Amino acid sequence: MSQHRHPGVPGRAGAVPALPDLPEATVARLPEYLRALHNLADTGYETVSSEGLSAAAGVNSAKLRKDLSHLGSYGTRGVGYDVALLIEQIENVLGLTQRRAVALVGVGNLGHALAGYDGFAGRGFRIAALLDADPSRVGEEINGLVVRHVDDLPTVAAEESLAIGVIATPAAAAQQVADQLVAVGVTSILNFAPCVLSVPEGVDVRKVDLAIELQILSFHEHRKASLTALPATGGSALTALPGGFAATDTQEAIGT
Amino acid sequence: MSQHRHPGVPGRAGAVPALPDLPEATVARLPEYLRALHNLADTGYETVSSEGLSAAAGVNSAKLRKDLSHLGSYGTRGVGYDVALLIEQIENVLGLTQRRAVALVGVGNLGHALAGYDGFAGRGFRIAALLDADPSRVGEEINGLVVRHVDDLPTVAAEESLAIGVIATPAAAAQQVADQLVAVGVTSILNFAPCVLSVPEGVDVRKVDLAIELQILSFHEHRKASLTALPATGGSALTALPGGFAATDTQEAIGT
DNA sequence: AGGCGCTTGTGAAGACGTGCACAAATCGCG
DNA sequence: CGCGATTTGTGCACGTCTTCACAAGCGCCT
Repeated sequence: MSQHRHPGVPGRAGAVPALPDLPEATVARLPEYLRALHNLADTGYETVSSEGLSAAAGVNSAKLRKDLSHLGSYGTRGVGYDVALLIEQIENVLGLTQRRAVALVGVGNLGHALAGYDGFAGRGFRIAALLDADPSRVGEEINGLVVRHVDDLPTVAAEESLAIGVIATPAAAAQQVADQLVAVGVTSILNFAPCVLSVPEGVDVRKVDLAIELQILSFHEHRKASLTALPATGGSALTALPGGFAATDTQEAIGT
Repeated sequence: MSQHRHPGVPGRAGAVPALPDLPEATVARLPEYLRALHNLADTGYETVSSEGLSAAAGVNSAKLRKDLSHLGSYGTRGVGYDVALLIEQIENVLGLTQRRAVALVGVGNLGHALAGYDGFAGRGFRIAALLDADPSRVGEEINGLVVRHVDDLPTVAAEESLAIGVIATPAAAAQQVADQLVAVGVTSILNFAPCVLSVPEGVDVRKVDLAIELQILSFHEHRKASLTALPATGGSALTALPGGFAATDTQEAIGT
């Protein structure tokens, strides 16, 4: 992500559609806000305060206000934010106005699950193609889509403009698939394979790894166990539970 | 995580097994190092330099050294790190020496895939139970395990000590399941449902959300498109590709 | 034994993210 | 019309994370 921005870049800045250059941490939270906003809209809310929205999204209210302030001033002091307007603005910034075509490579265990996931269509994405390297899987129909061979990628890419590639193959195949995706012009990859991908500059890769998440949890579990096993030396680590439950954030995410 | 550490806490410090109190960012990267180390070990490496390991894990070498220095000094200057020793130390810190029991709730599309995922057994975890609220799913056998009703959780927890709960239910059911998990003593939850969970203090929640990852990628895609549509005003955003490919990190995230 | 090249471990500086606390702005009511 | 209640937007301070650059340490070769 070597994206610099010169403080006072001259030229006709302002003619451009804003291009807000948001902090990465903010970008990572916007989808969460968006989901909370959709929930609120479905429940009939027309406006919402930063306090209310932040609670629904599980973050600090000051953080939420600062995040939203980066998109511009879409709130009204003393009132709150217009739900519909804010949804529109966030979708705008995230580029969800156009339905992006996703190519899913690897229709094994996980691939099947992803192909059946309705979160794709629900939020601005459309599975454009299912691909696999295993000839015995080619031709299979999943959720109305026929699995094609991964070597057909160029053909698929020619048929429609692929925006995002999802890799759900075994680790051994992932790098080769990534290369093929990059070769047909894909510049964003979501990698479910447990391995590091090498891609040229300008291509974004995000990784989702179940084992890593479990191991991080394991660490905290381990630490909690060590603490309770200890006599109460010093600070009250595990203080009495407060009356109400509080939404935790447990740092980002994924994220990284 | 409200974990303080008094600089010079007296008492019999040192009797305790170190309890390193690692930075969260470091913890999130350790599993990646661990995987890279296992790969190296399988390939016959006995030692590895920070440069080599960092390349395999897709991070900066200085970052890797600082991360490892938090665990103690397990490297040899002029030589590198002993692969086997480092694996042992990291597994130690992450608490992977004991095989932790995982309860998986929700055996729908995604739950099936997770139940069949071999990354569990591979790295210190064991699926102890499959649970679902749908009576028509109860009794089904997946991968050698029989699906039980989620209300049997207390019984399951009594049979063996559950360390981690994985929620793969629809969003509407997730909070209730989380409450049930917490009620039987689970203090670490991995949530695949697209919603925010409220849990008492002391319970860790990590979230994995496909739609969020896609939307983050969408943002970058959107931004790249805006940039290339622009004339070359100012900085060379998309510079010429360098000769070789470089491993990107794109933060974690999982977190990220 | 001594010197040389390589690699770790870390101090320091800077970038980034977070949260408090408050001024500015808006609405509703008397 | 003015006032108070409410809520946004943000300046500031603080903590965390990253990166550079280099001293300290280790092994090998002569």
